[in-house]
Amino acid sequence: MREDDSTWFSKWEEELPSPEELMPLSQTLITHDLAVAFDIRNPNSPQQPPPPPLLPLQTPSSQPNSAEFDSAELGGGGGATGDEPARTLKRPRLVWTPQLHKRFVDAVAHLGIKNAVPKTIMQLMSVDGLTRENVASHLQKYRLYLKRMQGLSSGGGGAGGGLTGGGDPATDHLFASSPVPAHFLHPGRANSDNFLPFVPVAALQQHHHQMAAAAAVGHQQLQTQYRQIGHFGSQPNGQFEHPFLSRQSQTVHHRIGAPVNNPVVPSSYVEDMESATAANGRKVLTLFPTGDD
DNA sequence: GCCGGAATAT
DNA sequence: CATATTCCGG
Repeated sequence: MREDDSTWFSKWEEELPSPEELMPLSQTLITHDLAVAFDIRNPNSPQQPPPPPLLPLQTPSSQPNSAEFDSAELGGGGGATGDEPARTLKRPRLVWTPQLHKRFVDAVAHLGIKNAVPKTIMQLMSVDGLTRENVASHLQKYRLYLKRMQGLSSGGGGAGGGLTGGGDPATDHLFASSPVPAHFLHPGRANSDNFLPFVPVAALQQHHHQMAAAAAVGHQQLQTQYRQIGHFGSQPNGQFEHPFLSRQSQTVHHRIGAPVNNPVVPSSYVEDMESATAANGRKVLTLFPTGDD
């Protein structure tokens, strides 16, 4: 399904720089839809809408090479401009991208199973727009995954390796892409590395969040864009994000018919993860809020 | 009432 | 199948 035609980006380019949409990143990150829904797209309205639901998640591209972008469904050529009232505001489905998941895992890892509860995780992740529900749901699945793995690979410890021991089918998908800390698999077991010295959960402040998140993630290759998979039908209106940061792409697409290299990504997410667990290089526990991946 | 966790729904 | 939403204890 990643077979994007080349049409999309043509269109994309055209619709891309929407002045109005681009600008209002002044302070409140409000999604286009939200704004529309609130009918507050008129510069005349001095009124500042409450910043409740915003969903600027960080969904970096898989690789620096492959340029992919959000599939923002415009008005379908019809009314790009808002029209869909859709009073019923709904957040777009959260797309647990490998990166996001990694943050999740990191958070859980550094929290310890005990403290790894949705709220805490959510806070630690510092991903704005992330809700407790999101995390809870994901956590649920994650636990399931862990459980599964425990039973299957006992000593194998699919953790470190990218490919989990037992040769897990696609079942792991996303999960397999993140290094699972061993301690997870067996709570009361080998404690080769059960160190959780700090976990200053006390830092549960919710003060500098979006900024922190942005900063943390925005360190590396932050491509603030998330794409909503073409699931038309479900969502009355396409939800886009707004470029709350410079969305500069590499502009590497030379698909003018020069298939030099660049094997089109098979599809889906790439399972690229560099294991820093090098031979002699001792892997430093990845700090939690690192946008490293 | 809030929160966490599983169950259920989309 | 992946998330979301609902339901049920604490």
